[in-house]
Amino acid sequence: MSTPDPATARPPLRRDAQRNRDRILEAARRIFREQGASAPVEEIARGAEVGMGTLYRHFPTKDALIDAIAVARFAEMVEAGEEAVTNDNAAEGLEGLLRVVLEMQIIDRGFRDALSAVTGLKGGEAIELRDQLRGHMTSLLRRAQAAGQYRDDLNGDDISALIWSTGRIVERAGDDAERLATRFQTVHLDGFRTATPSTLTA
Amino acid sequence: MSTPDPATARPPLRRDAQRNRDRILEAARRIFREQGASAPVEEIARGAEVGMGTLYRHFPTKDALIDAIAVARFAEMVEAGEEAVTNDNAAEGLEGLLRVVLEMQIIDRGFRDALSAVTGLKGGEAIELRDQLRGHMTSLLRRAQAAGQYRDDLNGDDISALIWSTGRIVERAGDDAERLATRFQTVHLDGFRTATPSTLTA
DNA sequence: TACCAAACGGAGGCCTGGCTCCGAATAAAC
DNA sequence: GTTTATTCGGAGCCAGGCCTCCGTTTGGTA
Repeated sequence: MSTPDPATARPPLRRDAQRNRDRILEAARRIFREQGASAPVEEIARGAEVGMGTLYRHFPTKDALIDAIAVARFAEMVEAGEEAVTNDNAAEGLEGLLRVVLEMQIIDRGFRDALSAVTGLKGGEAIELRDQLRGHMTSLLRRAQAAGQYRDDLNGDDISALIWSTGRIVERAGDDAERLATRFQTVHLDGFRTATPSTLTA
Repeated sequence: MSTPDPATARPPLRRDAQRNRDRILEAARRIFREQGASAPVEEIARGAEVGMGTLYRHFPTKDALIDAIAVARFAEMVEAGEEAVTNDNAAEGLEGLLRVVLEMQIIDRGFRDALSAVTGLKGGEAIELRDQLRGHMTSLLRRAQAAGQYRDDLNGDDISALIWSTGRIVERAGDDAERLATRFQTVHLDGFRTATPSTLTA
């Protein structure tokens, strides 16, 4: 995997090309973090002190650039997920992991957007990692249910819904997103714990 | 209020103008319901079989048109709110009301967008109605807390957050929005009921 | 019927944002 | 130092969407 496949291997980049590629990634990281995935591409080119043509030669499309940036963040989350599953207390592990993801959604608008993107990024590396993360969460959920910590009628979709909605809360909150989103997530997780689900369920 | 104020009173619309105004409103209702507030104005003009100029003479801005449509829906919701507050069981009243609002968010994309609009519609009539609705909900919440049905650390913002996030769930769900959003709302409301809030709250 | 204020309609202005094209500049090989 | 393939850069193209301008049409009235 890290061994260059001679069929795919490309000649090393020219020095200026490599330098520009790095500057583009650096600028994209910063600008997507601050402004989200809707930041204009031109802003990134300017931030990298590079022309549009240069940017588009390195990344053929805006989505490709977003994906390239998102991968690093998603990899961090997967790592956190791998650690979380080692927790003997499954509910604790899951809730800690959800907190890490929430924290990142607050810090990094680009991550929030990438995490929430239903469409786009199709077939990207980031999607694969996101699914791995989901896998870890689902496995924790199942264990928590088996241990009687969470009600039985929950599944992976309920976790996804929680993450998604928490992201939207952050989006709306501006300042004290931290407080509001944490509060929201906590209340919802209390709903997960309810021993006897509400009879109002349709 | 219904008596025409001579200072504000306008001469009655010419017959063609009145007809076109009605057609615009009708088309806008349909198209906003189906496509949401982001539907292009041109689509509405076409649907009403009217030129852009005509549309903009009747409604000076897209937001004004959205507001005009939203008012009717919001009024319905306020009415539902007035009925809900008569319920002796406050929690039941609130949850029924939330269900009505959710139902409307599923049926009408335009309503969902208007309800969720943080900015825009500034000073519009719709905003006033939305705040009335919030008032009813807050009063129900307080009563439910006094009756020991809901935990004490909740306030109107928690209701707003729930409505907002439910809307976002609907947005993402496509088909079976009904099922997913209902489920989500139910779980969250179970969190409202929790007697002893989670110790994981930061 | 003849007049004219009111209303009509849609082409076009303007802006934003993704993406492309191609002459100029330059790193690397000889 | 010359050559050449690679890379650079940014003006400009295109699409979508809000809104305006103004020549044309029409409803109401004398």
